[in-house]
Amino acid sequence: MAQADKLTPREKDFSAWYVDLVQKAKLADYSDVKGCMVIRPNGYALWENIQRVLDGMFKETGHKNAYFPLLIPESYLKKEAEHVEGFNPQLAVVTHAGGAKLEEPYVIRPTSETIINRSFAKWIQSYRDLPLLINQWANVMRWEMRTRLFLRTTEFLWQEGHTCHETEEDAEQETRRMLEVYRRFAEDYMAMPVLAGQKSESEKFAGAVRTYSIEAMMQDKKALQAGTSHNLGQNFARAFETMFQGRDGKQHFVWQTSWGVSTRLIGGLIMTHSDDAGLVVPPKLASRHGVIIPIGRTPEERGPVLERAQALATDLRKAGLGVEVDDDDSKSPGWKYAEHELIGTCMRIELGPKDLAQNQCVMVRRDQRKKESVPLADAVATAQKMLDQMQRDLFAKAKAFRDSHTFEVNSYDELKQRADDGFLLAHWCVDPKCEKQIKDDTGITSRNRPFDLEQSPGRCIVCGKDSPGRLVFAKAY
RNA sequence: CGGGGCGUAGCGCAGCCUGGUAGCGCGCCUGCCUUGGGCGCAGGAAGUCGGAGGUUCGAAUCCUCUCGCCCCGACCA
Repeated sequence: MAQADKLTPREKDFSAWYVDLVQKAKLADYSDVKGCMVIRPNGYALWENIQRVLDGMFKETGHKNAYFPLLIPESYLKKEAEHVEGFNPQLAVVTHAGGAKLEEPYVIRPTSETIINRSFAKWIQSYRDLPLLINQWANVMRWEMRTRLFLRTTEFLWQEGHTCHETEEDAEQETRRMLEVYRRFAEDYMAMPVLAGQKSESEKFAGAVRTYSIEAMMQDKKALQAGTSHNLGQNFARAFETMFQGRDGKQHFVWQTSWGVSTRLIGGLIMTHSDDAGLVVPPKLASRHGVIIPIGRTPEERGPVLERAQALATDLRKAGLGVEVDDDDSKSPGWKYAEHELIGTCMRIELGPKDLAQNQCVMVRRDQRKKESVPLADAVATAQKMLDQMQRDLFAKAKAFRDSHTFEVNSYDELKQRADDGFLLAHWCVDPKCEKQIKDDTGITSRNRPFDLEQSPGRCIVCGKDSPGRLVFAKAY
């Protein structure tokens, strides 16, 4: 039975490992609805922590939460040409309600630019109403051919920020500001290093002028788009006549942005840090920081051990850590070790009669799994130190992995050869045709043009024409 | 939509070819015993065999239709 609960090793089959982990760590289940998943308490707790932190960041940047309808009149979507073209194949449409065919079908929102603009157009009259900074936490639906738990499901949870500005510059600044919030969140909380940069024309959001993204590398060297931020220009403003009277007394269209991250982040979290024993969660996003596993053969041994364990748990909780005592005596300590490694408890504390005799306990960090004896008097301080260090180590490890799998490639042959090696930095002439050819030939796509990459002109890797700089190319989720 | 796979107890599967009392492992419940890396023993509960139709004395098994899900491709956060 020990074998039965083990995950498929990453080396053997990364995607089987991922599916095993998601289900066995009780993060999510398949549901009876095609393409839709059930997010279980363990998985939802991660989402709640992500929400809590991000929501705080949005409040700090002055955004306010609101909620708009799930159903959008079909005609709204059609108002912005590129937008409807981009989303049409992915729409679920409600045609009947109340026992009758609807006059006009509703689409289930794939994103909310259109219906939100309907409101914005009513709310905004003057430049004094700007900037308008709104965020919505919601579910959206995009019909997918192929689904993958957390990474791509037909229904998913996300936040979508929508803002209106007086000038083009303000909108651009907002787009970049929120991308930076995402970058900070990914790196500081998820311990997931990302490349922030600009998407190519063909990879940008349907209806945007410019799209920026943060891109992370998973342990299988594939890229995950972890967040996007769009400068919408006046595209939606024109379609919905979202206008304001400017300082010059004339009517102007507002300049807009939108930006979002989704439950996909949970998939990124898993594929960045977890191992063959199970889930690894960065302490800053964990609810379950520690578990104390009491050990004892007889009631005489167990009594004092349990008492000490409870006292220790109380101390750790006072220090702000999520800590439980696993006192279920129908399970052996070994079983509990394996179980807590599987579900991603950040650290475990073993406490038995031998430890009590020496006034110590044994602490084990989830990411390293090395036993360390710690005097009980230092337990709280040591636990905090270990968790801090774990947070830093996870980021450093992920960054080292990404950096050692990032390469400059200078010929098309080299790019083809290295297609599975990770992030490839290559010159590209900005012609979508060359980008398309790379995709058709190798299956890899352009991720973004990283801001932090020092750029110098060169020659397009496909056609040899002038290139303004390098893009990151990679196989992507 | 093309190719492949699978629907039998909560989960994982066997049984189907060659029709005849629906099984195994894990989990679950009860009791005992154990506890420093997924303990052991005994007893127990639990199944419209995805659905519909057909063949047959008799169908999980054979035939027809159908529904669903998963994997691989085209599309995508």
